[in-house]
Amino acid sequence: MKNRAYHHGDLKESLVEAAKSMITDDGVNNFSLRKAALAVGVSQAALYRHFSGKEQLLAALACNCFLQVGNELQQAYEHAKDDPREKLKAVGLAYVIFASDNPNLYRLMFDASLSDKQRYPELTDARRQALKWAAKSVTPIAQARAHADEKRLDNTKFLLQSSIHGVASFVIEGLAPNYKTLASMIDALVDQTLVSRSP
Amino acid sequence: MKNRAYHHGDLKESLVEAAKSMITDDGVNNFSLRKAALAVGVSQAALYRHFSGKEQLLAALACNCFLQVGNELQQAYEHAKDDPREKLKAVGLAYVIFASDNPNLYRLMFDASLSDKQRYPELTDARRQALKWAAKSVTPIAQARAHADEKRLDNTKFLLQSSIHGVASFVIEGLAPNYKTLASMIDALVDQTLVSRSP
DNA sequence: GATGAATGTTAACATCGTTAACATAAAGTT
DNA sequence: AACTTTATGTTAACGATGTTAACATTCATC
Repeated sequence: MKNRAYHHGDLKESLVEAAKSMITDDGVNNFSLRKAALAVGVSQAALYRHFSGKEQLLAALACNCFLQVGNELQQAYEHAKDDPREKLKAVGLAYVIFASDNPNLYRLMFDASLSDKQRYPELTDARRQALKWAAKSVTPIAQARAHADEKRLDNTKFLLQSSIHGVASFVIEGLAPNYKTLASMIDALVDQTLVSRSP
Repeated sequence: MKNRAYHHGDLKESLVEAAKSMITDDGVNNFSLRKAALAVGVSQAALYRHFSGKEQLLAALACNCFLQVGNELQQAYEHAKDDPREKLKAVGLAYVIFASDNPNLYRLMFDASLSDKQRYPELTDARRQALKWAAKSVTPIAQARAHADEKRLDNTKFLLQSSIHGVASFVIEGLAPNYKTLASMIDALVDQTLVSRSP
């Protein structure tokens, strides 16, 4: 049996989880490496054996969050009825619900708390994996409009996805009007704004 | 003539401008009060005569930025052809151009740690003033869909505005596909996504 | 068991936001 | 003009933070 008094055993993941909990509660601005180390029961300098610095720890946390979001979007996608508009509604709702439930994590993931995203390719990759489901849910709607124009398809998919992202962003900033439920808001977004009828 | 060796004369505004320049270049994470004080040629503690702390200085800067954005949106609105869709395209483009030209300021303005309404009511006000033009440009399009349903009008306006916001956010995060110009992207957004045809 | 790599600790450093105590300029009062 | 008050700026310090260097302990491998 290992002596866990000195060697922690799973410090890297523990630090990420501690940071996740702390940032969920208090935001990234009130997060500090020292508090995280204290929470995990380790000295201030221990984390430098696993991360090159604060930014890389935050990047790892963002990866973790994108993994979570990816799973939630996937579940929403797969559990929705087999109808393009229903899929889009389900995924969009899951997206906004995550933001609404975890605004501080959402900001970490998309805001530039980690300035040089180019320096963290695994972060870019995790994001792409997560947004894959958003892309999937948006594709049939976009295809209906792009008419086999490959370039235009990409553009339309981008516009649909960023619309959902913007709604989530405004919701957590308190800029949304009072909807009865987030679901009714997403329904309206999809039915009245994103899914245009044929001209 | 005033002795400007001791009394600066316009320290408050100078600090905001210095912060604006520094954050524009290096982002809010690399900004420090001490560097700002140095840049303005004043001691570290001088700014506490004008701001209660760092947050309030950043809030004042965000106000300044919202003022700028408001002016740019207004100009775009007023210079556009007198057609709802053209107005919307012009304002949306101005919105995205500002974000694209000043990503670090854009993030500061919409970062929730500063949008704490209770603590900075003047910031909420500045934002509303700025977004007034976005709301204005969006209203006719939304009206065409809401059919005099007041509640639905607010909702539609919100969805249209947040779509533009989301596009701007994704653009500065490098998530947009390659458009020839931002203008062509906004044109596509408005023509293909936001302005739905009659069913 | 010896040895090197991995992992953790302690102590220090520079920077930062903030405050207290003090200094000077400007404005108001007589 | 002299005095007082208010506004504004300085110096010096405090505690917190990210980071690094030097040292200690455990693990893995021969």
